[in-house]
Amino acid sequence: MAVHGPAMTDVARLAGVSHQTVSRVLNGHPNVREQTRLRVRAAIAELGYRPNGAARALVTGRSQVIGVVAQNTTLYGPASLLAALEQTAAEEGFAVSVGSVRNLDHRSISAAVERHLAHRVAGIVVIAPVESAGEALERLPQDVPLVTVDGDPQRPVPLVTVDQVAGARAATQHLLDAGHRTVWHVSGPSDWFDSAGRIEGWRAALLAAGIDPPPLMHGDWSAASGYRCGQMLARMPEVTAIFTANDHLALGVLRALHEFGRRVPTEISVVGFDDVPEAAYFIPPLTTVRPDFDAVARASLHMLLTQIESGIGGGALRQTIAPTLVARDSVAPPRH
Amino acid sequence: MAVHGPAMTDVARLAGVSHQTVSRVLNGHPNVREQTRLRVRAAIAELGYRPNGAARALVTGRSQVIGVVAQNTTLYGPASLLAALEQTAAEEGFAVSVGSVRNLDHRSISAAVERHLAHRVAGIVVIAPVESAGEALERLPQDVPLVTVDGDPQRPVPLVTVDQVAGARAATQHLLDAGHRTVWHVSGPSDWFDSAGRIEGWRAALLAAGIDPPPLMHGDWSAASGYRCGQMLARMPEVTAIFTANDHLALGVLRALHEFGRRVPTEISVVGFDDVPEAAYFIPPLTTVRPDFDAVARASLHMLLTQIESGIGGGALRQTIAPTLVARDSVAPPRH
DNA sequence: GTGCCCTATGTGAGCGCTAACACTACCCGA
DNA sequence: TCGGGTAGTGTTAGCGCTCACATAGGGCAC
Repeated sequence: MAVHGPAMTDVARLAGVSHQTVSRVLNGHPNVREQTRLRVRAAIAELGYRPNGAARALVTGRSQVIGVVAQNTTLYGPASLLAALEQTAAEEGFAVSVGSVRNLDHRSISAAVERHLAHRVAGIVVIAPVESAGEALERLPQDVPLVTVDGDPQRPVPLVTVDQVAGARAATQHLLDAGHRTVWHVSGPSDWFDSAGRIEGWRAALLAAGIDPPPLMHGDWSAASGYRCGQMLARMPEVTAIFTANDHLALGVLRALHEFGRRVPTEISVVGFDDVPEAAYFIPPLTTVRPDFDAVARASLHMLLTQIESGIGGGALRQTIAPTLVARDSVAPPRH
Repeated sequence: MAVHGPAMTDVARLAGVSHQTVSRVLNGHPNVREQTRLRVRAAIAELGYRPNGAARALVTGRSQVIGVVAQNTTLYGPASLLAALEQTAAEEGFAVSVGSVRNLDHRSISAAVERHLAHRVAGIVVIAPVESAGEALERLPQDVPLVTVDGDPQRPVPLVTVDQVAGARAATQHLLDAGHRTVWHVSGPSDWFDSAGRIEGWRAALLAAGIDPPPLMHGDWSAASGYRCGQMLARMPEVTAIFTANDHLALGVLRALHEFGRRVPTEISVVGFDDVPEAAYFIPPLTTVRPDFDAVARASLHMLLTQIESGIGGGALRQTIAPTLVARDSVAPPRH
């Protein structure tokens, strides 16, 4: 169907050089006379020549493509990460191939990775925030450049991650600093490392202040589960401060509190996590923790490129990006 | 670095056949004895053989990859579309390569398409909701299977789109049915076709009811702009019903109304568009219009595959997916 | 001038696969 | 008995590129 475009030999013929010289120009090889280079460039432009990535990939054994394995790219975090990754990769001359996956279990991840390997991607980024993903990664071929994002801190796999613990500690501390006696926590799904880290940070901040952490409320990232937890918290008069594991949970909590007539922040303060673009327009505007997705993307891509260029095992194995607290109107001192 | 895995000839040797027979097994060619097929399969499994997509792409002139060009994959609509597209493509054995783009102008789109073409993608899906994208598409190579999503209904390019007009008409009609005299509209950015379609539907519903449409409020999809428009609308006592071009605008409007003490839905009714997962947890739960992103993805991929398989020009050129109204609590009859 | 290195370029092989065709059995009807 | 299909398999030739090497022409030291 598609008429095949010009190949390197066509360019070479037009420029009056060998195909190899064209290749050299294309790959920025130094030993080419300036005049020749210009002639080749002109021929390329004239013919509208476009190098064939497949042929290059065949001979070099690797394409200029990075595979990304992610679960739910509709969620704000993963979507932002994916977008940032794609931007950064494009700047480095790499394309990004997504392989999203319904479940982050061993089989699904392996399958997604296999699909990427079939296309001979240069490297793989796995957004693997879940326990079960970890084991899949250990069984993967050892010779493929691979970086995990938000993965298991315990595993010996290159990892870039948002400092969940620090973020959660900051959020909790912010509430304590406002004068609250204790802080309740609505968590994300228990198998996510993000959840675990945020729980840990919350707990650490309380313990550091000599406070015994109150019972944990389990959510699943969704506003719906935040709402359910909020309905319980709203009926407990002793609750004055809530830290939720993400902004959508916070939205659900806010809605429940509103229904029960508990005013935010005068009666109850709330802090979220993620800083979704709408967080500033919740009722009231939500104080939250903002992870730097761009920085995570840059760091993980950089780590991957290091592996690609200098062999597996080169470069850092672990990098942590600190999030920042964004103070808005959902926090106030408790009434006495 | 990466040790090259086994090639087709290795499998062939182990199975005691020629590489061509292996190829036939891999591609489901009929004329292979069942026994041979099993032997080859066993050899493939034993060696952990994985076909080399680059080699195949080189010889067939096309890889099993579909390129997607999109602008802001962080927005809910595009993100959902991308995810659905990826799912559907995976089921058909295609990988998806994203090429996101900062601006949807001529140059950026062309560049993104070029990048995809360099990798010899089988086809391209352009999520091109913006005016300026249209011209870029016309200058593209004619021999590449291409489908646009949410693009310009005027252009002679294969197009799958959500029926924005019908959705907006339904939303507006829903408010009129509740007894409102008129409906105000907060629109999206004026260069998006989605915006244009939603404005058109809103206007059509009003005109059909013999109502002169009130002035349009221009937003930009963000909650922030919804908030600004909401601040104006909140001060106008005659406003009793608002239809916003998406849910985030609605969130901003709700917040503004809340600040001005205008109650929703008792004083003012609000309807959004998109049905983001959190919409049910706004204060109050938002009545909105839900586009079927999965259906859009399926339709566009199907259209693309038809082109790929049966040549450009085969199959339908235009498909429209009807959205559905989701009624929640943000609509009530006006007070008299 | 001879030998040597350095730069600029060309030549040939081959990456792993598919497409086209060649070939071998074997079966069937005339 | 033989031509001619048909199923199953092998052989060969590239796809467009990069890599390793070969080659040619200077410049420079001796």
